[in-house]
Formats: sequence, C-alpha cells, structure tokens
Amino acid sequence: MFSQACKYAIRAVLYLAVHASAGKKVGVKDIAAALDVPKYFLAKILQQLSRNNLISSTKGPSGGFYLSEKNLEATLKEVVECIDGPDVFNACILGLPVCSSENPCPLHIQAFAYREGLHYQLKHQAIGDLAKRIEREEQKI
Amino acid sequence: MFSQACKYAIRAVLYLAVHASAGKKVGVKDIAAALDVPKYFLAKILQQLSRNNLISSTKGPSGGFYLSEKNLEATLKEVVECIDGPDVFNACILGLPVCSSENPCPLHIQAFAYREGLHYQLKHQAIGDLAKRIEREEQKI
DNA sequence: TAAATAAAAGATTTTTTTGTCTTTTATTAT
DNA sequence: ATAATAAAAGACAAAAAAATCTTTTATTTA
Repeated sequence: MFSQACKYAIRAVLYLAVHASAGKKVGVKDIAAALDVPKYFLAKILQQLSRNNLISSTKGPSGGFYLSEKNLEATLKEVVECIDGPDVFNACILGLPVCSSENPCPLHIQAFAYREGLHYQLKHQAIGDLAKRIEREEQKI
Repeated sequence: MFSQACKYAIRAVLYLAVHASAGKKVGVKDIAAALDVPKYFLAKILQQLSRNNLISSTKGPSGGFYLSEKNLEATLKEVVECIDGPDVFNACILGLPVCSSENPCPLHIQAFAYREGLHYQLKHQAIGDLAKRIEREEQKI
C-alpha cells in the first residue's frame, strides 16, 4: 500500500506531533534513533515534507523539526500524497488505466469499499487529534 | 498494496478463467497481448503459479495455459500469496514488527477494517465464480 | 521419427527504490 | 564576529523489483 518512504514519513510526523513543538525541536538523528529508521533516508523524507509545508524546521543550534499549529491541523492524507503521489487512493488496485464505479475492474467493488474507508479516516482526522489518541492509548509509533 | 507481478498474476488468472479451458489452452504471447503486459515477465509469473498448482499448462503444439476444474475452485488469495508472499494481508501498514489488535499501531484500526474486507472477499470467492460475474457484467480485465 | 511448437529454466539487463556520504547554507549561542 | 550546530542539497551506492533474452525440455502433429 504505502512505500517504505511513506511509512517512515507517517511515523516521523506522528512522532513529531507527540514529542516535539516549536519550543522543543527534535533533530533527524533523534527521530531516526527513536523510530529505528535509516537516518540519512529519513532526512531526505523530512526535507520533502518540509518543502511542502507539512512539517516545520529551523537550522543551527537548538534547531530541528517540529509541527506548527498549522501543521497539526493537516492530515495524514496530505503526508501520504506528498511522498507517494496524488494517486495512491485512486489508482486501480489491478493497475488498469481506466477503472471506476461506471467501468469497474473485477476487484473494484471490494477494493473501493475498503480503501475508501482508510482514505476517509486519513482525510478527516487532523494529525493533532491523532496524536492525542496515541498519547491517551499509549500506542507505539 | 500488490506488486506489479501480483497485479499481472491476478489479471492473467482471471483472463484464463474467462477465456481458456482444458480444451482451449492459451499461450503466454496471447495473454500478454490481451492484457497489454510484458510477455517475458508474465511468463515468469505464470511459471511460478504453475509450479504451485494454481494454473495448469502443457508444452508443445496446441499447448498453453488454462485452469483445471480444481484451479477454478481456488481463490485469488492463494494467487496473491503465491506471488507476494504469505504476509500481504497481515503485515502492519506502517511496517512495525509488532502490530495487532492488542498492540495496535496508530493506523491499525483504520487499516485493519480496510484490508480485512478485501482479504475476506479474496479468500471466500472461488476464481470460477468471479469469472462468471466478469462475463455477466462484461468487465474489462 | 522428425519438425514444429510452446512452456520451463537460466542468465542478464534495466529501472526503481532504498539507503549512504559529503558539501553547502542558515541559525544560534558564545 | 566566530565557532558550533543542524538542516538542505547534491552526488553516489546498494538492493530490490521489473523486464528481457537465450537455451533447454516436453509434447504434439504430420
């Protein structure tokens, strides 16, 4: 479903939502260590998210990554599409160029019902709210 | 979700279910042309399915691939797991080593419902029955 | 039995994804 | 101002996935 890069992106964003803030920025090194993820690869991913204003950063001493109030209002759908492209939730599960409710592939109904559910959740839940649940239920990231 | 190879596999199997039979075998070349899929790559995939008794084949003139009665009773779950491995429907969507209902990752609930639905369909619908629906509704493969 | 055919198997290449390292630029604290 | 720090950017390497080509083996029909 998601590329490796995208999985790292989601986890990093959620990690920042829970553990960082404008007053407590976190460096790549720390995030990579906490998530057990390749450092340099993660750096690239964070840069891409930063360029697209999904996460915030400052250089220099006491610099690092964090989520602004605005960032916390974004959704994981935006994060996913930033890394894996805009078609993740629309592309035909069998790779057919045309596949829709009018012109469905043999798996369209099955795939659509359930993928649309995930899509809906990622689209309507703010990252900040997700983070609150993670803290409340003490979920691992 | 599925690898390219797996998408080709599903489509090829459904194609065979609809267009081939023990008395009317179809060669790789024809399948590849009909599905617009790389010929040699598809050949490899069909070999793997054949080795695992999910499709049938005979060599030589008037040889080719087809689905036996037994093959038609199998499911796409078996096809998918044959190509993409046994963990496709169980692996954590974020790639976490441990992720279950007891110890859920932040997306477990959302992802589980989505994937389990698809899993259920692919597991309980015989390929032969799927083929009937494809013919009835004239779906593209 | 021989020629033709088509899958099986093996080897190789190309492309994409993932991962690493180095240099540059911006920021901050001294 | 200067040194230290950390992200940004660029170049590169390794691994995996996708795709191609060649040789071998089995089967059938003439």
